[in-house]
Amino acid sequence: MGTTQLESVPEPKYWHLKTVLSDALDSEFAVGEILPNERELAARFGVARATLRQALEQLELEGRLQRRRGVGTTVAPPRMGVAVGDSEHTWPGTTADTWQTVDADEACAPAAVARLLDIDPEQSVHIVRRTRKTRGQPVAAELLYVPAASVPDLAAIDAPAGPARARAVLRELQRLRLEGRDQAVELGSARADDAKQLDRLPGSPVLLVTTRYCAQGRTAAVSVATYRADTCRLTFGGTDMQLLAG
Amino acid sequence: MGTTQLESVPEPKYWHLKTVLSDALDSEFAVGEILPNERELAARFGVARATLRQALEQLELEGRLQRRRGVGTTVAPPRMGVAVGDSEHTWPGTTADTWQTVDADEACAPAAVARLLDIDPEQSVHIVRRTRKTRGQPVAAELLYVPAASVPDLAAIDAPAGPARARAVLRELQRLRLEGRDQAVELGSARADDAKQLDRLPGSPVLLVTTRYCAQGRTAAVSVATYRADTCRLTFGGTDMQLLAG
DNA sequence: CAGTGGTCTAGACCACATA
DNA sequence: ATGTGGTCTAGACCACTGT
Repeated sequence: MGTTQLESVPEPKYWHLKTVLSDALDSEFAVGEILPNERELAARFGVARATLRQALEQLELEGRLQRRRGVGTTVAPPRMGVAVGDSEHTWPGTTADTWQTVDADEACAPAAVARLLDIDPEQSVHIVRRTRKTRGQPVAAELLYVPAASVPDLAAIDAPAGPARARAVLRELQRLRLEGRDQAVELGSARADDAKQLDRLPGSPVLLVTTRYCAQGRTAAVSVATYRADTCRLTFGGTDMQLLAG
Repeated sequence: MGTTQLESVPEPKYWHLKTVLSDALDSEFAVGEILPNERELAARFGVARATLRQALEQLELEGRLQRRRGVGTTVAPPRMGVAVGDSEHTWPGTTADTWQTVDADEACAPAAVARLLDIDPEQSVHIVRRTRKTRGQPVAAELLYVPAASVPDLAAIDAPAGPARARAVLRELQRLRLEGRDQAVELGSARADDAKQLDRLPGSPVLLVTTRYCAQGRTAAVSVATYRADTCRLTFGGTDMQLLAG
């Protein structure tokens, strides 16, 4: 008897669930609206809560949902376009409108950063912390690594570690002529301290943007910026960003 | 009695597990080496398999591990640097070294793409499929959307839908003078068909790169490329990419 | 075939936010 | 105090890959 292949490729439940929920979000929910809680949704779809959660996690990863412990699950607004690759030739600190300097101190750079800076991993560098906000929401936390050699005129202790020191480092850095810049984007998970600044749980998916600033034929500074992957779409270059930056 | 705060912030098990495993990967394992299976690892650390899996998932997200069903979990090599934002002024198809044209047909573009192209969502466009390989490994799957208006000299059916048609569309596109380009990067999850091309499971985290090509004051084409987030670090611009592209 | 990772269940308890 | 999402368990079965 010719058995026709039924369900030869059974789709996982959570995958099917995800598409069902996704369609429902498009048609039946408004941005900001809160969904029924997980236990009720699981019951309504006849699956275990863990399975339902697997679907919700995917939708959150795609920026469709926002979940907050103790509060609930809400429909997320479309991702914000965040300019990252514009103004090819500016030092950090030049465009202060979106970035906010937090503080600075001196410590060793991580091995990967030391390699980019081409310095001894044991050597301590200036580390400037900054935060980026867009429309009131924190979107990125940045660590800017500046070797002492890049800011020779900075009196070592002319300001105590803190905001004043941070501004001094940025000011000195801007006296160099910027010769070029390159960037890389990769997926990461938020470290505990970054997570706190971004108002997310540790381990949340983030986009890591590594920027290398070149001057005097050397790498003068390296920045590692941690962007919330759920709420941000990083935009690069171009003359006219209106459409993508919406 | 002054109770000193012990464990006032109990770290989740999977988080602690992740750091332990991460350190072990650095010190005790070589790239490509296979780890003990999940059941044994869970037993060894005294946790449920689900908890162990949560730690492994994070490490895979960060590109430290590679897991394949039926095979096992192996230590992943460092991420590949994949140039995405170089050659600011080239049409797709010009640099054929890494991209491989698959085929083409005609269909409606997704709503988001139609908006970028500034065309009626019902209008059908050319869709060219391409694949990108680096060091033998598939790293990206691309859909290139080209409205008929951008390639007016293309005889509609001068080639049947397929590779020949794809090459014809690219050839015609390159006759236009490219005036600019902008790009955006965001996190997504692999659609079923992309997942197959990328040799991953559906839903795997991917980096979506949306490129808008401008010519004659209009958006002449839009490309949506799906990059494997686990194996790729996307690199942008700059004069000298050696260090970051390693 | 045996062994692997992937999916799913039905429960339990915890941390957090809010009223 | 209540209700939310986050963590964790101990099992089960499935899909896939190799031999």
